[in-house]
Amino acid sequence: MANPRPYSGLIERLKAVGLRPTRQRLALAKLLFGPGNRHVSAEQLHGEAVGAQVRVSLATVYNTLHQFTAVGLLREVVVEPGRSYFDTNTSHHHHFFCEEDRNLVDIPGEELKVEKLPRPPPGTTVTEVDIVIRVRKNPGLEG
Amino acid sequence: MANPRPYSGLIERLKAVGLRPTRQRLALAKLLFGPGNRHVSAEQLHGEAVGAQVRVSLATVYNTLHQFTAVGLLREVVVEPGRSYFDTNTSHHHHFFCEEDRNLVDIPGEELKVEKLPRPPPGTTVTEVDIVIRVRKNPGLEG
DNA sequence: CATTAGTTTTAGAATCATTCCAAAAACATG
DNA sequence: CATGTTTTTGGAATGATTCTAAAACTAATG
Repeated sequence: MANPRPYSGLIERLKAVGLRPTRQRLALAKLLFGPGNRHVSAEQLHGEAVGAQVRVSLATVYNTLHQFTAVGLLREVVVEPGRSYFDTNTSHHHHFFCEEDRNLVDIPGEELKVEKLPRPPPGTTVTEVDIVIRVRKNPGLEG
Repeated sequence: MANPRPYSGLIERLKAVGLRPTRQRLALAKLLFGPGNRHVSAEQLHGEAVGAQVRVSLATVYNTLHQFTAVGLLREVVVEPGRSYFDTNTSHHHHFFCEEDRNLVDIPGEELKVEKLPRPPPGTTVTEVDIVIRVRKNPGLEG
């Protein structure tokens, strides 16, 4: 029983947020919103698209990632200078990040709670709380 | 009573961490480690140095910031894609960040605590926990 | 189906922060 | 002051991202 509708839901999903379901947006959405959550960079996603025979320019990948982020389909994650990651998991959660292999791992919201948030600076309102737990690979145990 | 020793302590401080107290390192240290904590970008610090009649190249500012960070005199803060900030406060603490005006504000360690850290992914060890509380300026009250 | 208006995509140039490089300058030591 | 090492430097190189103006596409209309 292969899925008879390769874009099932995606067209609706795009329309619902006011984005035309163009060929490239659909293809990118399909790559992004498959099973499981993902953390991708623009360059990475572009590579996947090209690999999957989808003709799409890097500029469009950037545009699309930002549009998806703007409408809440994606969440941008900043953990390294110079590169942005986009997370398909838009629920409240945090991240482990390993600088050595640039690996991002979700931390389910419940596993980490903040005790009493401090009051934000006068004249401002909190929009988001981002927690990044940086990790290092343990010294190899080989041998 | 103007301070009779404009570089008091700084020379020692640099020597203590194994860095030669060169003219440019001293000048940058003086700008960085004056009273109060600071959050600066490389471009910014370079601008200040030039403004203060200190002849130093941007490349040296980058080198110096990284060297200072490596020896623990500074802490690098990543909150925006594309730009790095360096924090003169190296103690454990977190940040408020306003994207609108790119303003970073320290949150003293005590004012924010994390309840039960989740276990890091297998084979890794936690090196740091970075919390960024993003804020937005409240709608203006003028009028 | 042709026209038109608005949207999207695109290649390539431009930008921006940062890093790299190889040569020049500054230093430390003998 | 001769020598070997460390720093600094300007400018080129890099890498991610954004911009731009033109081409391709879409939707709506008559």
